[in-house]
Amino acid sequence: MSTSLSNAPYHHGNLRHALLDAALLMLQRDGEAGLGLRDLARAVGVSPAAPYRHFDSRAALLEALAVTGFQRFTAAMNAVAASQPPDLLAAMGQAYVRFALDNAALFRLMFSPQLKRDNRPGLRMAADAAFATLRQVRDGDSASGRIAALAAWAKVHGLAVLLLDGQIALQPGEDIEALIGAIIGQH
Amino acid sequence: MSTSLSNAPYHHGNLRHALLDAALLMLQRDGEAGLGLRDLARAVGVSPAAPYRHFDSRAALLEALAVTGFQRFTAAMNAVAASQPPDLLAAMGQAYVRFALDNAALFRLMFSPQLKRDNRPGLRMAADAAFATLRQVRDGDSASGRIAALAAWAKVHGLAVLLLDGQIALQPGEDIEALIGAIIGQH
DNA sequence: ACCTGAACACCGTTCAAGT
DNA sequence: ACCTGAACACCGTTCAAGT
Repeated sequence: MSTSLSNAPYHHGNLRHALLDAALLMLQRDGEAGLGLRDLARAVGVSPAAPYRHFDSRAALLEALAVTGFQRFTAAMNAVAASQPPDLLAAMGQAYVRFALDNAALFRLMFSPQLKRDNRPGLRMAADAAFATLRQVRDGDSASGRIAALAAWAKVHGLAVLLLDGQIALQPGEDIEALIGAIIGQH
Repeated sequence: MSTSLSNAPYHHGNLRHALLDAALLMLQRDGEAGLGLRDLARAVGVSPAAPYRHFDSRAALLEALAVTGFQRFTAAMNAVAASQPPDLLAAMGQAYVRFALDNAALFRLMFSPQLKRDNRPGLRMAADAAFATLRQVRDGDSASGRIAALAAWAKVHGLAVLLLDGQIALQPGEDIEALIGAIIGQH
């Protein structure tokens, strides 16, 4: 809310940060489609051309946002692993889904087809780093370990996406955390 | 390819169909973001305002496209169930993922956050119908049946989405159908 | 080095007017 | 009833010019 009032000169590299901060707010409020570069410039109090000193295009801005999303996601995953919970897999699954629900628009952007990972090595690296911790939980060396890890990943990711889309209906009085736990418990 | 050459008068309700057909082609070629209403009108050989006689907005056109996607998906699922395969759950899972991979852009549109199902009863109904068959496989009446059904659904849907996004890497020489089967087999 | 102002080539959408 | 032509209010992006 203070971003739109600031008229200080952005001459020390802070415009990039100010743009990313404001963009995250706009993303959470209006979704990816509602995140306009001109709106963003307006919100930060700068001319429509100014963002182009810091981002090549709107897509590049979105990519930077998605990369920070993966970094936060990585941190959340590592924090769970570091806390050494009794059931690591279940705890990471819970954290995975919770992150998606708590950061809906950002999570969707991280997996948006608009940002093709093929042409964006920075995004691919950030995504790979995020899933590295997840892979270690069950992976091991055996082939069956790999399949089990992929199956667990797919289940948790699918659960996150379906909940995000409102496809899974909660039963009256049902706790969402409990539902997540029950579904993850179904090995 | 013949669509752009037609200059016949669209005066008998065929413009709506022509628009949807051309839109599906554009969607598959350029993705949702590349599907412009003016481009579409150009491709069909009609003025920029003409589509508005048949669709309230670009979003309404996308919704109609998504609804046909769910209808095709429903048909594919019902076909599998009707063929009475030995392992119904595995067969439906295979068909689910195969549909996603064979109709990537359409599948993404069906689950696009751009189309909020809350405000679009037609889309919600089409989606519910599509998943009804899937639910019957494992659902039953018991609470554990519901959880098992949701877990299977989440796993298959997550697998489809992660494959679509290129997040799951195939090992050298690995067959994708076999991978799908192995992951679905992990109950 | 970083930002402004004005422009370019587009959009989606509306509306009078044509047939 | 269905479509056209022209317009409106926007976009993302570029580029000369300012400081």
